[in-house]
Amino acid sequence: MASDAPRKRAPRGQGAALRGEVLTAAMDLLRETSSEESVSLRAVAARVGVSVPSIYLHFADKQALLDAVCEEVFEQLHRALKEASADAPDAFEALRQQGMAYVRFALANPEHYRIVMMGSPSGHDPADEIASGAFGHVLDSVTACIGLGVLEGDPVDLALQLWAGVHGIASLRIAKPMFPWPPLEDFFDGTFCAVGIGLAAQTRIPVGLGADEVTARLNSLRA
Amino acid sequence: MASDAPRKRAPRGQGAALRGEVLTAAMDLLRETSSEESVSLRAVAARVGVSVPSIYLHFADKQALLDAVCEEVFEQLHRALKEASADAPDAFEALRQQGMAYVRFALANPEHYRIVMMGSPSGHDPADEIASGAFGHVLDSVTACIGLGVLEGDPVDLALQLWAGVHGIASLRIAKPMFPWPPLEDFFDGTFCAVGIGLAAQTRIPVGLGADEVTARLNSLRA
DNA sequence: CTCTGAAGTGAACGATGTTAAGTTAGCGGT
DNA sequence: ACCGCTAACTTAACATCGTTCACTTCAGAG
Repeated sequence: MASDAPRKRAPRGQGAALRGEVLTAAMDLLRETSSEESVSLRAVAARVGVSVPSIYLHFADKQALLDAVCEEVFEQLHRALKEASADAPDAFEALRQQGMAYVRFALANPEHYRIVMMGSPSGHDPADEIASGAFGHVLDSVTACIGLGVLEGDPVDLALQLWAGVHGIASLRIAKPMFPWPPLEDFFDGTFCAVGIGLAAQTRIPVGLGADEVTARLNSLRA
Repeated sequence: MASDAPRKRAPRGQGAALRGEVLTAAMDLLRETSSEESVSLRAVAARVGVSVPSIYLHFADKQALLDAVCEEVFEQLHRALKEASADAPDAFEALRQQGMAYVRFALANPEHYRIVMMGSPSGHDPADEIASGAFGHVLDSVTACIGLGVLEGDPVDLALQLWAGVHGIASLRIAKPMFPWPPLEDFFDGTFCAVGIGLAAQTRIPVGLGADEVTARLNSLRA
């Protein structure tokens, strides 16, 4: 599959065409191998049929290329989250559907998700912008839920908690796939409802309560 | 800081002494730089005052060295989780203290946590064993909670949900530290109580309920 | 003192990201 | 038709990395 096509030079004004070819080659490579480190500049260059330094004509370094790849792919998440909240009958359902779309996307694009959301925080600003975008969706839906009266409290805090929840599901399943995970949708819905209910309850179990009291309080919630 | 001490050769039976020196050098380097990639074999060897291939006398490859480092550090997590559940007055409190100890450990050792819990799942068995150990603690405490009557259901499922929850908090704060995170302990306790309450409630919000019905159900839970 | 085997080295290989300097060729101008 | 400019690309090299192989050194039993 290592194409030996030498690729014709682009015409005069079309130098930017190479950028697209490099980008799609890198995207394909990352999708095929699902491994960041096997997306080497040499592998990308070979697939495009071009020499390695040509990549530097359009991307500052390897990180910039990977960022561009992830940005492209996360565009799908952006769309999925928008659709999910658009199609939902109410704000709570919107939140649920967004959460589901989020974990589905993460598990469908595990290596992309890993690069953007589970990588070292050192510099690497574009990843943070992508993350901010995703967080923004959650924040909007949480705000809508507060407006609807189904949630109460600081929207940013609530959104961070929900985001941490869905991210926990997604990232742990990506990193530890051999654990006995239940089917994704059911597992997500269970956690989502639990967190939703728990956040709506707007109360905490104080420390130092006796075991009996804790049990009694929690039992009183049972359906 | 690149030690130029040539290090004396170990006496006859003490070849294994080098293993320890390499291990602590790697641990120090990882802690100091908080960056996996700057722990190169050459840097480790230089710090010990030994040549690079000597490392291979005691570690199969770089991954094995990093695994050993993480295993060593995660021993602290093991102890912290054991203490947390030992000191707690009841099973629910044990679970809470374990969760708190877990996120505290993760944020105190971010790069170690990243390597073990947020890395690519490819091979790398030792990381999975470490993860299994941590999961085992959660599972034990969940089982105790079920025995105490404060939780109900499949212990493995419940433990996975709780684990995903604490991992979500820890890993997202590690990967995206510039988000407006509230103070750790308070944030954790909020999420923990929410999840605890939600799981104890043992019910789900069905899809297709109207917004009013959802609001009414959740409102009925408020303190 | 010798000689053996444990303890450690030197030099090299192939792969990687990155840079500097050079080459090729599309295309408007004459 | 042919210049010549410059956009588009290449060749060659560098530094660094993990890893391997053949080689050396030296502590200490005999």
